[in-house]
Amino acid sequence: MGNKDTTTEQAILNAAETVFLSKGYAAARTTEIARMAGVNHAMLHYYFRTKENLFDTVFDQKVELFANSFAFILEKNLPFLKKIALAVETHFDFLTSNPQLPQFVLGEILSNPDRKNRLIKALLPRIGTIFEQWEKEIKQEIKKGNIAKTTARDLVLNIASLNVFSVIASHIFFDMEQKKSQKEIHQYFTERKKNNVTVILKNLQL
Amino acid sequence: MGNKDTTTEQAILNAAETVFLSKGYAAARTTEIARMAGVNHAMLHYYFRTKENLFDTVFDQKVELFANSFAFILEKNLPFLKKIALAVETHFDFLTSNPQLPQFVLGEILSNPDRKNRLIKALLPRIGTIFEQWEKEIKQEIKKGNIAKTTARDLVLNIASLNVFSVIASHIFFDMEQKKSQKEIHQYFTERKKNNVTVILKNLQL
DNA sequence: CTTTGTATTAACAAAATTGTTAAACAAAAA
DNA sequence: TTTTTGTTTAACAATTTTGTTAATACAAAG
Repeated sequence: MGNKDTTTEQAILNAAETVFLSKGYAAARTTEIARMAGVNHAMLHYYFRTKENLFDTVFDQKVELFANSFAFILEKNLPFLKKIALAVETHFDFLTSNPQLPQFVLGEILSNPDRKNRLIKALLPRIGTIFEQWEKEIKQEIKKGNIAKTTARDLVLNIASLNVFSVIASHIFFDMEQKKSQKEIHQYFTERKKNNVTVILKNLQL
Repeated sequence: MGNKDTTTEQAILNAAETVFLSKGYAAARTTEIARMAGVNHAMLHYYFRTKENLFDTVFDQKVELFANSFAFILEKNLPFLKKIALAVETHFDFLTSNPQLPQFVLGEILSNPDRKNRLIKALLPRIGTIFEQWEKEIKQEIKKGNIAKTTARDLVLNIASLNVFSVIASHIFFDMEQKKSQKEIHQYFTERKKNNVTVILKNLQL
């Protein structure tokens, strides 16, 4: 055979990603995925055996992406507050580029303990590292009298709260697919991004 | 007929609420609901005709509850900042008393445009009123030089972000049903509530 | 005590959904 | 060319899930 524009397996994966991300596992239909991929639905079972298998392939990748977005990088050679501001913005931009991600991941762990554990497993090492790194810097800055008293956990949770909810709320206020609302959406995101940075920085002020 | 401890219809509704809230519409099974209610599963169709009908009964009630939680009440006869602090706390307490609510409501609107519209329809009048009321007071306070420049929308979104995400995150970090983690959960909520109030107030400081 | 309407049950039907298989097919290897 | 290997298809099977119905019980009204 060789390589078509996209291989059958890849076409199925792409379609699966689209369908699972927009409907979630339980509401997704394997036949719809196959139809969208333009292949006989037996192929789906040929390559992935079960719906759950196919889902896990997508889910694990998305969990990885989601968890990784919380591994905020603190740029060296920047004043502390600039670092934080940059981290907030980077995280915000990532989420707006992947607007379905939070609802998808958080929705799937709702009832399924196994998926929840997979998220935790992906999340803990990242957050753990962040907490340790930040905690050190934060304590120094507090001691130097540069910022108000806080903890790495609260700071990370605050950033996550503001950024994640900003994209979730956008789904309520706008029709994300609609071409004509793109301008409004863009403006909303611009304003929210600015707001979130401000809130985080102000909270660190003495 | 007579009235048992709970009528059949009510037993079904109670079970439906439990199952739908924990699994969502698509993953829920009508037979499971019937079993949990302790009735023959034909009764479910007898009283509610379809799964969707039953779901809508639950969903609409929960949407009402969720939407209403954003109709923050500003207590008269309190300084502005005290009002805001109280609103944040009240909202936070409501959410921790209904910890499954946000994920349930937000999860269900993910793919279903009709449900999304029902949420918006419930949300708009509340939020609209709030925006108007708050906007006035906020403008006054800004003019008086009491608070920093902001908008009602940003303020409401910030409160919603911090509070909603606090309960969503609790599902990741803790096993909410587990008896033994109750103490940790309580402490987490106490800390988060305090943090959220602080963040909101600090952001209003000049 | 008969009638009437509602509630309940078990068994069944219909539909939807996932998963399987045997046979056809195509490409590469021998 | 023939064989072999992996891919694809259509048809089918199995299961799950929702929904229906006919028979029955049962209480209240007349």
